[in-house]
Amino acid sequence: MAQQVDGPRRAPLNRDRVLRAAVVLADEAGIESLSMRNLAQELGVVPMALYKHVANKEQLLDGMVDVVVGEIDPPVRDADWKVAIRQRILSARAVLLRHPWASRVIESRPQPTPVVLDYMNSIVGMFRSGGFSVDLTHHVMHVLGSRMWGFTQELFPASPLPADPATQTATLRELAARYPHIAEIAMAVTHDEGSVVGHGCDDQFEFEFAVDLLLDGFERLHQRGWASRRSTG
Amino acid sequence: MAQQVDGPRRAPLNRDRVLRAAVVLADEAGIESLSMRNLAQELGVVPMALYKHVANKEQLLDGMVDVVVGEIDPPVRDADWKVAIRQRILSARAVLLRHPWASRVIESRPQPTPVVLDYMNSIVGMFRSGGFSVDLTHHVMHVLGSRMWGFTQELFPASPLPADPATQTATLRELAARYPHIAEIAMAVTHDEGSVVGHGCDDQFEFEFAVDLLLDGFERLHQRGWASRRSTG
DNA sequence: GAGTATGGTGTACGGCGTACACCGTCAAGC
DNA sequence: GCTTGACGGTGTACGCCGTACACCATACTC
Repeated sequence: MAQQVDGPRRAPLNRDRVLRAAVVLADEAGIESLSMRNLAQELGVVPMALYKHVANKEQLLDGMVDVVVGEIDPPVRDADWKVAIRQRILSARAVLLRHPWASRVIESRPQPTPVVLDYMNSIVGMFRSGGFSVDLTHHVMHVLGSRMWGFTQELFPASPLPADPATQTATLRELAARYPHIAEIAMAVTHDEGSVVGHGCDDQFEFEFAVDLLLDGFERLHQRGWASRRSTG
Repeated sequence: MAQQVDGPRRAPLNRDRVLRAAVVLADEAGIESLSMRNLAQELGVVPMALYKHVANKEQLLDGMVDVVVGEIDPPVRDADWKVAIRQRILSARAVLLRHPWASRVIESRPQPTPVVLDYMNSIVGMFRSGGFSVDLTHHVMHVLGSRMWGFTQELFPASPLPADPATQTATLRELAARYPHIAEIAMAVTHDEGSVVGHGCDDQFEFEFAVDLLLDGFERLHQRGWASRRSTG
Protein backbone atom coordinates (compact mmCIF):
# COMPACT_ATOMS: atom_id res chain seq x y z
CA MET A 1 0.00 0.00 0.00
CA ALA A 2 1.15 3.47 -0.76
CA GLN A 3 2.57 5.50 2.06
CA GLN A 4 0.23 8.20 3.36
CA VAL A 5 2.62 10.94 4.36
CA ASP A 6 4.59 12.70 1.68
CA GLY A 7 1.79 12.17 -0.83
CA PRO A 8 0.69 8.88 -2.30
CA ARG A 9 3.72 6.97 -3.50
CA ARG A 10 3.73 6.37 -7.21
CA ALA A 11 3.13 2.77 -8.18
CA PRO A 12 6.48 1.30 -9.12
CA LEU A 13 7.45 1.30 -12.76
CA ASN A 14 7.68 -1.86 -14.74
CA ARG A 15 8.90 -2.79 -18.17
CA ASP A 16 5.45 -2.56 -19.64
CA ARG A 17 4.73 0.91 -18.36
CA VAL A 18 8.10 2.07 -19.62
CA LEU A 19 7.49 0.66 -23.08
CA ARG A 20 4.02 2.08 -23.36
CA ALA A 21 5.20 5.50 -22.23
CA ALA A 22 7.97 5.34 -24.80
CA VAL A 23 5.48 4.54 -27.56
CA VAL A 24 3.26 7.43 -26.51
CA LEU A 25 6.20 9.80 -26.36
CA ALA A 26 7.39 8.75 -29.81
CA ASP A 27 3.88 9.09 -31.18
CA GLU A 28 3.40 12.56 -29.79
CA ALA A 29 6.82 14.15 -29.90
CA GLY A 30 8.52 12.17 -32.63
CA ILE A 31 11.17 9.50 -32.38
CA GLU A 32 13.94 12.09 -32.32
CA SER A 33 12.62 13.31 -28.98
CA LEU A 34 12.76 9.88 -27.46
CA SER A 35 15.82 10.06 -25.26
CA MET A 36 16.24 8.17 -22.03
CA ARG A 37 16.25 11.53 -20.29
CA ASN A 38 13.01 12.74 -21.88
CA LEU A 39 11.29 9.45 -21.28
CA ALA A 40 12.34 9.45 -17.65
CA GLN A 41 11.06 12.96 -17.19
CA GLU A 42 7.75 11.96 -18.75
CA LEU A 43 7.52 9.20 -16.18
CA GLY A 44 8.48 11.48 -13.31
CA VAL A 45 11.62 9.58 -12.63
CA VAL A 46 15.36 10.01 -12.92
CA PRO A 47 16.96 8.76 -16.17
CA MET A 48 18.88 5.93 -14.57
CA ALA A 49 15.69 4.50 -13.10
CA LEU A 50 14.75 3.25 -16.55
CA TYR A 51 17.72 0.95 -16.56
CA LYS A 52 16.11 -1.15 -13.87
CA HIS A 53 13.50 -2.14 -16.44
CA VAL A 54 15.28 -2.16 -19.80
CA ALA A 55 18.89 -3.10 -20.32
CA ASN A 56 19.65 -0.17 -22.60
CA LYS A 57 18.10 1.96 -25.29
CA GLU A 58 18.37 -0.70 -27.94
CA GLN A 59 16.28 -3.03 -25.84
CA LEU A 60 13.82 -0.23 -25.25
CA LEU A 61 13.41 0.12 -29.01
CA ASP A 62 13.02 -3.63 -29.36
CA GLY A 63 10.27 -3.52 -26.78
CA MET A 64 8.55 -0.66 -28.55
CA VAL A 65 8.54 -2.65 -31.76
CA ASP A 66 6.98 -5.52 -29.87
CA VAL A 67 4.21 -3.25 -28.61
CA VAL A 68 3.51 -2.06 -32.13
CA VAL A 69 3.64 -5.51 -33.72
CA GLY A 70 1.27 -6.66 -31.00
CA GLU A 71 -1.32 -4.26 -32.35
CA ILE A 72 -1.47 -6.00 -35.74
CA ASP A 73 -4.67 -7.99 -36.20
CA PRO A 74 -4.38 -11.76 -36.11
CA PRO A 75 -4.82 -13.48 -39.46
CA VAL A 76 -8.36 -13.93 -40.71
CA ARG A 77 -9.36 -17.58 -40.68
CA ASP A 78 -10.55 -19.63 -43.60
CA ALA A 79 -9.67 -17.13 -46.27
CA ASP A 80 -7.78 -17.58 -49.49
CA TRP A 81 -4.05 -17.06 -48.89
CA LYS A 82 -4.04 -14.00 -51.07
CA VAL A 83 -6.95 -12.34 -49.34
CA ALA A 84 -5.66 -13.28 -45.92
CA ILE A 85 -2.14 -12.00 -46.51
CA ARG A 86 -3.38 -8.83 -48.13
CA GLN A 87 -5.63 -8.15 -45.19
CA ARG A 88 -2.93 -8.87 -42.64
CA ILE A 89 -0.51 -6.55 -44.38
CA LEU A 90 -3.07 -3.79 -44.57
CA SER A 91 -3.73 -4.25 -40.88
CA ALA A 92 -0.02 -3.86 -40.23
CA ARG A 93 -0.10 -0.74 -42.33
CA ALA A 94 -2.95 0.71 -40.31
CA VAL A 95 -0.90 0.17 -37.18
CA LEU A 96 2.16 1.84 -38.65
CA LEU A 97 0.10 4.84 -39.64
CA ARG A 98 -0.72 5.26 -35.97
CA HIS A 99 2.98 5.03 -35.11
CA PRO A 100 4.83 6.81 -37.90
CA TRP A 101 8.19 6.35 -36.20
CA ALA A 102 7.84 2.60 -36.12
CA SER A 103 8.94 1.84 -39.67
CA ARG A 104 12.31 3.48 -39.15
CA VAL A 105 12.76 1.77 -35.84
CA ILE A 106 11.85 -1.62 -37.28
CA GLU A 107 14.42 -1.09 -40.01
CA SER A 108 17.05 -0.32 -37.45
CA ARG A 109 16.68 -3.47 -35.34
CA PRO A 110 19.68 -5.73 -35.81
CA GLN A 111 17.97 -8.83 -34.41
CA PRO A 112 14.33 -9.88 -34.47
CA THR A 113 12.57 -10.35 -31.16
CA PRO A 114 10.37 -13.39 -30.51
CA VAL A 115 7.30 -11.25 -31.18
CA VAL A 116 8.72 -10.27 -34.54
CA LEU A 117 9.59 -13.86 -35.36
CA ASP A 118 6.05 -14.90 -34.44
CA TYR A 119 4.64 -12.47 -36.93
CA MET A 120 7.00 -13.54 -39.68
CA ASN A 121 6.38 -17.16 -38.88
CA SER A 122 2.67 -16.62 -39.23
CA ILE A 123 3.05 -14.93 -42.61
CA VAL A 124 5.24 -17.77 -43.81
CA GLY A 125 2.56 -20.15 -42.58
CA MET A 126 -0.07 -18.36 -44.63
CA PHE A 127 1.89 -18.90 -47.82
CA ARG A 128 2.53 -22.51 -46.89
CA SER A 129 -1.10 -23.28 -46.28
CA GLY A 130 -1.84 -21.60 -49.60
CA GLY A 131 0.17 -24.40 -51.11
CA PHE A 132 3.45 -22.57 -51.70
CA SER A 133 6.58 -24.68 -51.58
CA VAL A 134 9.11 -23.98 -48.87
CA ASP A 135 11.49 -22.69 -51.47
CA LEU A 136 9.07 -20.33 -53.17
CA THR A 137 7.81 -19.09 -49.84
CA HIS A 138 11.35 -18.23 -48.86
CA HIS A 139 11.90 -16.13 -51.93
CA VAL A 140 8.58 -14.33 -51.87
CA MET A 141 9.22 -13.39 -48.26
CA HIS A 142 12.39 -11.67 -49.40
CA VAL A 143 10.47 -9.94 -52.17
CA LEU A 144 7.84 -8.74 -49.73
CA GLY A 145 10.51 -7.26 -47.54
CA SER A 146 9.36 -4.26 -45.58
CA ARG A 147 5.92 -4.37 -47.15
CA MET A 148 5.20 -7.36 -44.98
CA TRP A 149 5.21 -4.84 -42.12
CA GLY A 150 2.90 -2.48 -43.92
CA PHE A 151 5.37 0.05 -45.18
CA THR A 152 7.53 0.84 -48.15
CA GLN A 153 10.65 2.61 -47.16
CA GLU A 154 9.85 5.88 -48.83
CA LEU A 155 13.14 7.09 -50.20
CA PHE A 156 12.96 10.78 -50.81
CA PRO A 157 9.26 11.13 -50.14
CA ALA A 158 7.87 13.25 -52.95
CA SER A 159 8.12 16.66 -51.40
CA PRO A 160 4.83 18.50 -51.73
CA LEU A 161 4.84 21.30 -54.21
CA PRO A 162 4.32 24.78 -52.81
CA ALA A 163 0.67 25.55 -52.18
CA ASP A 164 0.74 28.95 -53.81
CA PRO A 165 -0.17 28.46 -57.50
CA ALA A 166 2.30 31.06 -58.69
CA THR A 167 5.36 29.61 -56.97
CA GLN A 168 4.03 26.17 -57.83
CA THR A 169 4.20 26.76 -61.55
CA ALA A 170 7.59 28.37 -61.08
CA THR A 171 8.85 25.31 -59.24
CA LEU A 172 7.41 23.05 -61.91
CA ARG A 173 9.05 25.04 -64.65
CA GLU A 174 12.40 24.77 -62.90
CA LEU A 175 11.84 21.06 -62.36
CA ALA A 176 10.90 20.57 -65.99
CA ALA A 177 14.11 22.20 -67.13
CA ARG A 178 16.38 19.90 -65.16
CA TYR A 179 14.34 16.77 -64.62
CA PRO A 180 11.77 16.65 -67.39
CA HIS A 181 10.59 13.10 -66.73
CA ILE A 182 10.04 13.70 -63.04
CA ALA A 183 8.28 16.95 -63.80
CA GLU A 184 5.91 15.14 -66.09
CA ILE A 185 4.85 12.92 -63.23
CA ALA A 186 4.61 15.77 -60.78
CA MET A 187 2.36 17.67 -63.14
CA ALA A 188 0.13 14.68 -63.75
CA VAL A 189 -0.26 14.16 -60.03
CA THR A 190 -1.14 17.76 -59.28
CA HIS A 191 -3.70 17.78 -62.09
CA ASP A 192 -5.33 14.60 -60.85
CA GLU A 193 -5.86 15.91 -57.41
CA GLY A 194 -7.96 18.89 -58.33
CA SER A 195 -4.66 20.57 -57.50
CA VAL A 196 -4.49 23.40 -54.97
CA VAL A 197 -4.03 21.08 -52.01
CA GLY A 198 -1.66 19.03 -54.13
CA HIS A 199 0.00 17.33 -51.21
CA GLY A 200 1.81 14.80 -53.35
CA CYS A 201 1.18 11.10 -53.86
CA ASP A 202 -1.58 8.97 -52.46
CA ASP A 203 0.53 6.73 -50.26
CA GLN A 204 -2.24 4.30 -49.51
CA PHE A 205 -2.98 3.82 -53.19
CA GLU A 206 0.70 3.32 -53.99
CA PHE A 207 1.07 0.81 -51.21
CA GLU A 208 -1.92 -1.26 -52.23
CA PHE A 209 -0.89 -1.07 -55.85
CA ALA A 210 2.50 -2.47 -54.92
CA VAL A 211 1.15 -5.21 -52.68
CA ASP A 212 -1.33 -6.32 -55.32
CA LEU A 213 1.33 -6.38 -57.98
CA LEU A 214 3.53 -8.49 -55.73
CA LEU A 215 0.80 -10.91 -54.70
CA ASP A 216 -0.24 -11.32 -58.32
CA GLY A 217 3.33 -12.09 -59.21
CA PHE A 218 3.58 -14.61 -56.41
CA GLU A 219 0.37 -16.28 -57.51
CA ARG A 220 1.59 -16.61 -61.06
CA LEU A 221 4.83 -18.25 -59.96
CA HIS A 222 2.92 -20.57 -57.70
CA GLN A 223 0.46 -21.58 -60.38
CA ARG A 224 3.25 -22.27 -62.81
CA GLY A 225 4.86 -24.55 -60.27
CA TRP A 226 7.97 -22.42 -59.99
CA ALA A 227 10.95 -24.29 -58.66
CA SER A 228 14.46 -23.07 -58.13
CA ARG A 229 17.31 -24.49 -60.12
CA ARG A 230 18.88 -25.66 -56.91
CA SER A 231 16.13 -27.78 -55.47
CA THR A 232 12.76 -29.12 -56.44
CA GLY A 233 11.42 -27.69 -53.16
CA MET B 1 53.26 27.05 -53.46
CA ALA B 2 53.85 25.29 -50.19
CA GLN B 3 56.07 26.98 -47.68
CA GLN B 4 59.50 25.40 -47.31
CA VAL B 5 60.20 25.87 -43.63
CA ASP B 6 58.12 24.05 -41.08
CA GLY B 7 57.55 21.21 -43.51
CA PRO B 8 55.56 21.35 -46.71
CA ARG B 9 52.22 22.93 -45.95
CA ARG B 10 49.32 20.59 -46.61
CA ALA B 11 47.31 21.50 -49.66
CA PRO B 12 44.13 23.14 -48.44
CA LEU B 13 41.09 20.97 -48.02
CA ASN B 14 38.09 21.29 -50.24
CA ARG B 15 34.61 19.88 -50.30
CA ASP B 16 35.57 17.07 -52.61
CA ARG B 17 38.49 15.85 -50.55
CA VAL B 18 36.33 15.93 -47.46
CA LEU B 19 33.60 13.89 -49.12
CA ARG B 20 35.97 11.33 -50.54
CA ALA B 21 37.72 10.93 -47.20
CA ALA B 22 34.35 10.46 -45.55
CA VAL B 23 33.43 7.73 -48.01
CA VAL B 24 36.72 5.95 -47.42
CA LEU B 25 36.33 6.22 -43.67
CA ALA B 26 32.80 4.84 -43.81
CA ASP B 27 33.93 2.03 -46.09
CA GLU B 28 36.78 1.03 -43.87
CA ALA B 29 35.59 1.73 -40.35
CA GLY B 30 31.84 1.57 -40.75
CA ILE B 31 29.33 4.36 -40.80
CA GLU B 32 29.05 4.37 -37.02
CA SER B 33 32.67 5.52 -36.86
CA LEU B 34 32.02 8.46 -39.12
CA SER B 35 31.95 11.37 -36.72
CA MET B 36 33.07 14.85 -37.57
CA ARG B 37 35.84 14.38 -35.06
CA ASN B 38 37.09 11.10 -36.53
CA LEU B 39 36.90 12.41 -40.05
CA ALA B 40 38.84 15.52 -39.10
CA GLN B 41 41.51 13.42 -37.44
CA GLU B 42 41.75 11.28 -40.56
CA LEU B 43 42.38 14.46 -42.55
CA GLY B 44 44.90 15.77 -40.04
CA VAL B 45 42.77 18.72 -39.18
CA VAL B 46 40.73 20.01 -36.29
CA PRO B 47 37.01 19.09 -36.28
CA MET B 48 35.74 22.60 -36.86
CA ALA B 49 37.84 22.90 -40.01
CA LEU B 50 35.37 20.63 -41.78
CA TYR B 51 32.66 23.21 -41.36
CA LYS B 52 34.45 25.47 -43.81
CA HIS B 53 33.60 22.91 -46.50
CA VAL B 54 30.31 21.34 -45.50
CA ALA B 55 27.53 23.14 -43.69
CA ASN B 56 26.89 20.33 -41.23
CA LYS B 57 26.88 16.58 -40.93
CA GLU B 58 23.63 16.18 -42.83
CA GLN B 59 25.14 17.91 -45.82
CA LEU B 60 28.22 15.74 -45.49
CA LEU B 61 26.00 12.68 -45.75
CA ASP B 62 24.21 14.17 -48.74
CA GLY B 63 27.55 14.66 -50.42
CA MET B 64 28.62 11.13 -49.66
CA VAL B 65 25.46 9.83 -51.29
CA ASP B 66 26.28 11.93 -54.34
CA VAL B 67 29.72 10.37 -54.55
CA VAL B 68 28.24 6.91 -54.39
CA VAL B 69 25.45 7.60 -56.87
CA GLY B 70 28.07 9.01 -59.19
CA GLU B 71 29.67 5.60 -59.34
CA ILE B 72 26.60 4.00 -60.89
CA ASP B 73 27.09 3.18 -64.57
CA PRO B 74 25.23 5.31 -67.08
CA PRO B 75 22.34 3.59 -68.82
CA VAL B 76 23.19 1.26 -71.67
CA ARG B 77 22.03 2.68 -74.97
CA ASP B 78 19.68 1.09 -77.45
CA ALA B 79 18.53 -1.70 -75.22
CA ASP B 80 15.06 -2.90 -74.40
CA TRP B 81 13.70 -0.98 -71.41
CA LYS B 82 13.60 -4.11 -69.31
CA VAL B 83 17.16 -5.10 -70.06
CA ALA B 84 18.39 -1.56 -69.63
CA ILE B 85 16.67 -0.99 -66.31
CA ARG B 86 17.71 -4.34 -64.98
CA GLN B 87 21.29 -3.64 -65.89
CA ARG B 88 21.27 -0.18 -64.37
CA ILE B 89 19.82 -1.48 -61.13
CA LEU B 90 22.39 -4.23 -60.94
CA SER B 91 25.09 -1.66 -61.51
CA ALA B 92 23.70 0.36 -58.63
CA ARG B 93 23.76 -2.79 -56.56
CA ALA B 94 27.38 -3.42 -57.39
CA VAL B 95 28.18 0.06 -56.17
CA LEU B 96 26.29 -0.42 -52.94
CA LEU B 97 28.13 -3.64 -52.27
CA ARG B 98 31.33 -1.61 -52.31
CA HIS B 99 29.79 0.87 -49.86
CA PRO B 100 27.68 -1.18 -47.48
CA TRP B 101 26.81 1.85 -45.36
CA ALA B 102 25.29 3.67 -48.29
CA SER B 103 21.88 2.03 -48.28
CA ARG B 104 21.17 3.13 -44.74
CA VAL B 105 22.41 6.62 -45.45
CA ILE B 106 20.30 6.90 -48.59
CA GLU B 107 17.26 5.85 -46.60
CA SER B 108 17.96 8.52 -44.04
CA ARG B 109 18.13 11.48 -46.45
CA PRO B 110 15.13 13.71 -46.01
CA GLN B 111 15.58 15.51 -49.34
CA PRO B 112 17.02 14.31 -52.63
CA THR B 113 20.05 16.12 -53.99
CA PRO B 114 20.28 17.10 -57.65
CA VAL B 115 22.50 14.09 -58.30
CA VAL B 116 19.85 11.84 -56.81
CA LEU B 117 17.12 13.50 -58.83
CA ASP B 118 19.21 13.03 -61.97
CA TYR B 119 19.40 9.33 -61.36
CA MET B 120 15.69 9.03 -60.66
CA ASN B 121 14.88 11.16 -63.64
CA SER B 122 16.91 8.89 -65.84
CA ILE B 123 15.16 5.77 -64.57
CA VAL B 124 11.80 7.40 -65.18
CA GLY B 125 12.99 8.25 -68.65
CA MET B 126 13.84 4.61 -69.33
CA PHE B 127 10.31 3.53 -68.53
CA ARG B 128 8.90 6.33 -70.61
CA SER B 129 10.95 5.48 -73.66
CA GLY B 130 9.84 1.89 -73.15
CA GLY B 131 6.40 3.20 -73.86
CA PHE B 132 5.05 3.36 -70.31
CA SER B 133 2.42 6.00 -69.65
CA VAL B 134 3.25 8.78 -67.23
CA ASP B 135 0.76 7.36 -64.81
CA LEU B 136 2.01 3.79 -64.88
CA THR B 137 5.60 4.95 -64.68
CA HIS B 138 4.75 6.88 -61.56
CA HIS B 139 3.30 3.85 -59.84
CA VAL B 140 6.00 1.41 -60.85
CA MET B 141 8.60 3.84 -59.53
CA HIS B 142 6.89 3.61 -56.16
CA VAL B 143 6.83 -0.16 -56.40
CA LEU B 144 10.51 -0.28 -57.23
CA GLY B 145 11.28 1.81 -54.18
CA SER B 146 14.68 1.12 -52.71
CA ARG B 147 15.42 -1.57 -55.27
CA MET B 148 15.91 1.19 -57.79
CA TRP B 149 19.08 1.94 -55.81
CA GLY B 150 20.18 -1.65 -55.81
CA PHE B 151 19.14 -2.67 -52.36
CA THR B 152 16.30 -4.18 -50.46
CA GLN B 153 16.14 -2.95 -46.95
CA GLU B 154 16.93 -6.23 -45.26
CA LEU B 155 14.76 -6.26 -42.20
CA PHE B 156 16.15 -8.67 -39.72
CA PRO B 157 18.79 -10.13 -41.98
CA ALA B 158 18.58 -13.89 -41.60
CA SER B 159 21.13 -14.42 -38.88
CA PRO B 160 23.55 -17.15 -39.88
CA LEU B 161 23.14 -20.39 -38.00
CA PRO B 162 26.04 -21.41 -35.79
CA ALA B 163 28.84 -23.07 -37.71
CA ASP B 164 29.27 -25.96 -35.32
CA PRO B 165 26.97 -28.78 -36.54
CA ALA B 166 25.99 -29.81 -33.02
CA THR B 167 24.84 -26.39 -31.85
CA GLN B 168 23.36 -25.84 -35.30
CA THR B 169 20.97 -28.75 -34.96
CA ALA B 170 20.19 -27.63 -31.43
CA THR B 171 19.35 -24.13 -32.67
CA LEU B 172 17.22 -25.57 -35.44
CA ARG B 173 15.36 -27.80 -33.01
CA GLU B 174 14.63 -24.81 -30.81
CA LEU B 175 13.56 -22.77 -33.81
CA ALA B 176 11.32 -25.56 -35.03
CA ALA B 177 9.54 -25.71 -31.70
CA ARG B 178 8.60 -22.05 -31.65
CA TYR B 179 8.62 -21.00 -35.30
CA PRO B 180 8.03 -24.14 -37.32
CA HIS B 181 7.49 -22.40 -40.65
CA ILE B 182 10.62 -20.33 -40.38
CA ALA B 183 12.58 -23.37 -39.31
CA GLU B 184 11.43 -25.20 -42.40
CA ILE B 185 12.95 -22.50 -44.55
CA ALA B 186 16.13 -22.33 -42.53
CA MET B 187 16.60 -26.07 -42.87
CA ALA B 188 15.99 -26.01 -46.60
CA VAL B 189 18.55 -23.27 -47.02
CA THR B 190 21.24 -25.00 -45.02
CA HIS B 191 20.69 -28.23 -46.94
CA ASP B 192 20.91 -26.48 -50.28
CA GLU B 193 24.22 -24.92 -49.51
CA GLY B 194 26.07 -28.13 -48.87
CA SER B 195 25.70 -26.81 -45.34
CA VAL B 196 28.70 -26.40 -43.04
CA VAL B 197 29.39 -22.87 -44.22
CA GLY B 198 25.66 -22.19 -44.09
CA HIS B 199 25.99 -18.42 -44.01
CA GLY B 200 22.34 -17.79 -44.70
CA CYS B 201 20.62 -16.54 -47.83
CA ASP B 202 22.10 -15.75 -51.21
CA ASP B 203 21.42 -12.04 -51.22
CA GLN B 204 22.30 -11.54 -54.84
CA PHE B 205 19.93 -14.28 -55.93
CA GLU B 206 17.14 -12.88 -53.78
CA PHE B 207 17.68 -9.42 -55.16
CA GLU B 208 17.64 -10.49 -58.79
CA PHE B 209 14.65 -12.71 -58.15
CA ALA B 210 12.78 -9.72 -56.75
CA VAL B 211 13.78 -7.35 -59.51
CA ASP B 212 12.79 -9.83 -62.19
CA LEU B 213 9.47 -10.45 -60.54
CA LEU B 214 8.84 -6.73 -60.40
CA LEU B 215 9.90 -6.04 -63.96
CA ASP B 216 7.75 -8.91 -65.21
CA GLY B 217 4.83 -7.47 -63.31
CA PHE B 218 5.46 -4.05 -64.81
CA GLU B 219 5.66 -5.50 -68.29
CA ARG B 220 2.37 -7.30 -67.87
CA LEU B 221 0.60 -4.15 -66.74
CA HIS B 222 2.13 -2.23 -69.60
CA GLN B 223 1.13 -4.79 -72.20
CA ARG B 224 -2.41 -4.87 -70.89
CA GLY B 225 -2.60 -1.12 -71.24
CA TRP B 226 -3.09 -0.56 -67.55
CA ALA B 227 -4.67 2.78 -66.73
CA SER B 228 -5.64 4.19 -63.39
CA ARG B 229 -9.24 4.82 -62.52
CA ARG B 230 -8.41 8.48 -62.12
CA SER B 231 -6.91 9.28 -65.45
CA THR B 232 -6.40 7.65 -68.80
CA GLY B 233 -2.74 8.64 -68.57
C1' DG C 1 14.86 -7.72 14.34
C1' DA C 2 18.37 -8.83 10.69
C1' DG C 3 19.10 -9.69 5.96
C1' DT C 4 18.18 -8.94 1.47
C1' DA C 5 16.07 -8.10 -2.94
C1' DT C 6 13.80 -4.29 -5.55
C1' DG C 7 13.60 0.06 -7.45
C1' DG C 8 14.76 4.96 -7.44
C1' DT C 9 18.79 8.52 -6.96
C1' DG C 10 23.06 11.44 -7.89
C1' DT C 11 27.21 12.00 -9.87
C1' DA C 12 30.25 11.57 -13.43
C1' DC C 13 32.43 10.16 -17.93
C1' DG C 14 33.22 10.11 -22.63
C1' DG C 15 31.14 10.78 -26.83
C1' DC C 16 28.54 13.68 -30.15
C1' DG C 17 27.39 18.03 -33.34
C1' DT C 18 28.47 22.63 -33.63
C1' DA C 19 28.34 28.00 -32.23
C1' DC C 20 31.63 31.51 -31.76
C1' DA C 21 35.74 34.14 -31.38
C1' DC C 22 40.18 34.06 -33.02
C1' DC C 23 44.34 34.05 -36.00
C1' DG C 24 47.87 33.13 -39.83
C1' DT C 25 48.42 33.34 -44.74
C1' DC C 26 47.97 35.31 -49.07
C1' DA C 27 46.22 38.09 -53.01
C1' DA C 28 44.34 42.50 -54.54
C1' DG C 29 44.11 47.52 -54.51
C1' DC C 30 45.84 51.79 -53.44
C1' DG D 1 55.16 48.68 -50.16
C1' DC D 2 51.56 48.87 -47.11
C1' DT D 3 46.76 47.95 -46.04
C1' DT D 4 42.77 45.36 -46.31
C1' DG D 5 39.97 41.60 -46.44
C1' DA D 6 38.84 36.97 -47.67
C1' DC D 7 39.88 32.22 -46.79
C1' DG D 8 40.97 28.25 -44.19
C1' DG D 9 42.45 26.30 -39.92
C1' DT D 10 42.28 26.66 -34.53
C1' DG D 11 40.66 26.43 -29.56
C1' DT D 12 37.28 26.69 -26.39
C1' DA D 13 32.93 25.80 -24.78
C1' DC D 14 27.93 24.37 -24.64
C1' DG D 15 24.30 21.30 -24.40
C1' DC D 16 22.87 17.14 -25.73
C1' DC D 17 23.31 11.94 -25.59
C1' DG D 18 23.74 6.87 -23.41
C1' DT D 19 25.12 4.80 -19.38
C1' DA D 20 28.65 2.97 -15.50
C1' DC D 21 28.81 3.01 -10.68
C1' DA D 22 28.02 3.82 -5.94
C1' DC D 23 24.43 4.71 -3.00
C1' DC D 24 20.09 4.52 -0.44
C1' DA D 25 15.00 3.79 0.96
C1' DT D 26 11.43 0.76 1.17
C1' DA D 27 9.29 -3.71 1.85
C1' DC D 28 9.31 -8.54 2.27
C1' DT D 29 11.32 -12.96 4.21
C1' DC D 30 13.17 -15.73 7.77
